[in-house]
Amino acid sequence: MPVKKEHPVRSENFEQLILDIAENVFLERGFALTTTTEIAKRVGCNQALIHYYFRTKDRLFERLFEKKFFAFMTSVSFRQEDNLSFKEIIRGIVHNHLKIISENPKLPFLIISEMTLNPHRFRSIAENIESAVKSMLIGLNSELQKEIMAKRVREISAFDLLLNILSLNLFMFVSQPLISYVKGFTWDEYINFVKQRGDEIFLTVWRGISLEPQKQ
Amino acid sequence: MPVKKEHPVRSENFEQLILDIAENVFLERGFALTTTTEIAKRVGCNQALIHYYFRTKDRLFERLFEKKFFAFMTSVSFRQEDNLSFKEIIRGIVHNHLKIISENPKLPFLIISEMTLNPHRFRSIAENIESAVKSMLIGLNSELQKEIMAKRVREISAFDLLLNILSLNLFMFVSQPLISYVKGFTWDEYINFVKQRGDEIFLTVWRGISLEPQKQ
DNA sequence: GTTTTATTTAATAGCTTTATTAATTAATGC
DNA sequence: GCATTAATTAATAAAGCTATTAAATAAAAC
Repeated sequence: MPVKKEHPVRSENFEQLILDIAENVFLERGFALTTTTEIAKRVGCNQALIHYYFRTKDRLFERLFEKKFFAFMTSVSFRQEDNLSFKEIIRGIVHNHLKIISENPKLPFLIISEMTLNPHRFRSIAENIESAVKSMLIGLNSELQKEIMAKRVREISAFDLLLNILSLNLFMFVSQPLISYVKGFTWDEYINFVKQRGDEIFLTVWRGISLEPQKQ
Repeated sequence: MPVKKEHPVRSENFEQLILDIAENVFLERGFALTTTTEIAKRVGCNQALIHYYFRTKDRLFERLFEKKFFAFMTSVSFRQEDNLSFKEIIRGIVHNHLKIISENPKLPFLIISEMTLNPHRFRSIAENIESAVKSMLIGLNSELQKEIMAKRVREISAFDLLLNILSLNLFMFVSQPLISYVKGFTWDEYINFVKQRGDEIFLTVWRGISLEPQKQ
């Protein structure tokens, strides 16, 4: 076992250590710019050891990416349970999504990046996950249709509504370097800005569909 | 001169040919995955010739990127002239921006990608362009404040309003592979979908700020 | 304790990529 | 036409990357 010898490092712990560190590197630099040499360096072991455990860079990446992609695709969720109003359901979706992505702020870039640069890999993974997203859309749509019927919400497809939420939320993360630059934000200031912006996003999404008179 | 010999290829024409082709490759694959070998192959010349004209891959990229970055940053523009209503100003901004980016659908990904992976280069370019964006924001803000004063629009910062528009518009392009996959779109179907979505985006942006009663 | 198995490393083969160099071909000036 | 300059190519050095191999070390089994 490399690096620390205090506790008996079992194979699976070490494998996990590599996975954790590799995840960070991939999130920072994407697949193409990440090298097994860099991963090994950060783990503190020989580069060959990365290949001993995962054989290829591709297999290592796919182990991580599939999990990450699933997390990304299921980051939009809503609770129908507590007989919340539709407004509160939407508020919950927006803020919950923002919170989950805030814990993985670099994930949106990685997803978009790999999706664009390696559509083949992406497609083979997407198949497994499609249904989770579609069932979420069906749930959202059934709530939405009730509201539209009751004339409390304007005509809009569940897909468009979802796109509104995803666009407004995710853009905050993929454009972080630009916004931070323009505003001169440190990382912490940026995170804080995202939090504030959550209210603004909810307001935009909700007013964008609501037919009820808005208190200004 | 390589490839076609029909017309006398002067140095500058050829330089431009390389630039045009390199632009496509960079837009498709980003800086890291683009090779001068691939560019030369598409141009139809020897790989060394790319270096003869531009010395390094980096210099070639920067020549293109600066222009592209400027186009990206100034893609949001608005005409104050024709004494349009604020609603029409916003509609114009949304649709015009969407139109310009539609002509460069791969540009948002390249910008975000390079911004994230090479913040150093990005910063050195951003400095020259910041003022253009800020003056646009000032113009928008002066119109916006008038509306807020008149209670026709709710309190919102010009920056948040701009973010709303950019988020909703640009997400359509960076998430194209995902949306096309989920919806089973061909490229043409996708472009068509973006067009339709323009109305939805304007509606969301406008209702998101307007205090006037909305016809449902 | 010795054998067997698992883990780790050093070394390196085999690619790919950028960039340079020296030689070749084409264009231009006189 | 001949000399000079520009454009183009083939060849390759240098560097970095992945993946493999063979040898060394540690752990486990008995």
